[in-house]
Amino acid sequence: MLIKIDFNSDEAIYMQVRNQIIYGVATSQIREGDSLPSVRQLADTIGINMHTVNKAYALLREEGIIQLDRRRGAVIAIDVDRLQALEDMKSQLRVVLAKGKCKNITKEEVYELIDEIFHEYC
Amino acid sequence: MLIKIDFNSDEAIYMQVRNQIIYGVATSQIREGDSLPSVRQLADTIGINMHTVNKAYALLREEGIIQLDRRRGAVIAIDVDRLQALEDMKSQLRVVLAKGKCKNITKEEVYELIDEIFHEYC
DNA sequence: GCTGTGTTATAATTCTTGTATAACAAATAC
DNA sequence: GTATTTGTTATACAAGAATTATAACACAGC
Repeated sequence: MLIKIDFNSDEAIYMQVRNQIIYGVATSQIREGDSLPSVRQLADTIGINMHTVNKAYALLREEGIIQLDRRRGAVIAIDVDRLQALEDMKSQLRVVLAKGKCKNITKEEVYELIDEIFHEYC
Repeated sequence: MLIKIDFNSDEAIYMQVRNQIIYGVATSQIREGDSLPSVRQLADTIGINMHTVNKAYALLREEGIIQLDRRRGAVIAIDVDRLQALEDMKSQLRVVLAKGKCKNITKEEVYELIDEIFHEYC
């Protein structure tokens, strides 16, 4: 799984790493039980500092996406707290949809976008 | 329209202001043509610096939500660039839904959340 | 013993955020 | 006219976040 960083983005590097790993899991490029590269290895591959990767991994652990183990490194291990996940998603959607509402984007158009994105999860 | 800032939030103040104004437009608490308080006035009301409000307003202008006019101040004026708006929303949704997918949230559950949020737009 | 894990500590640098003053040009109110 | 109110811009400063850089630690595997 390839991770590509846009250094001109206004999004923090560790956030880009985090997002791409989550997207990788969602699209089944990485699966439960798979190992991620070690913090040093991934940092080296991308060309960033170890601590930046460590921050991304720490966030992913906090979000219940991976487990960190001194033996096996970082392993995909989803901790499904549905209520929390739904609540998180709702507050995030509220911001995204509000702007869409301002731009006269209808519920049906949002549905369509959702369908398109879910189609990416093969 | 009341704007409330959580100073303990990890979300930047200018972002909270921006989000609440967008939510206000989405929920018709403010409408096209309405004036927002001046940067100084709003800053004074909230108890923050003028420049922080200015940053929120500048962002809202860049996003095509308001127009800034020396005569009338900040006025709600939606510039509907549908293609841009849909594209923006899609890339934001991609991040939000990916995490949901990791947590086994189904498309139908997302639909339900969308419905609930659109219900807030009376 | 050596290497590779995550983890922690410390420091320096750069960027962002927020505050504080100040001034400017254009429009409005009187 | 004068005074006030707009957004706008410039500058400086402080605080915090993000990133880099070194270094060391504890644990597991070989």
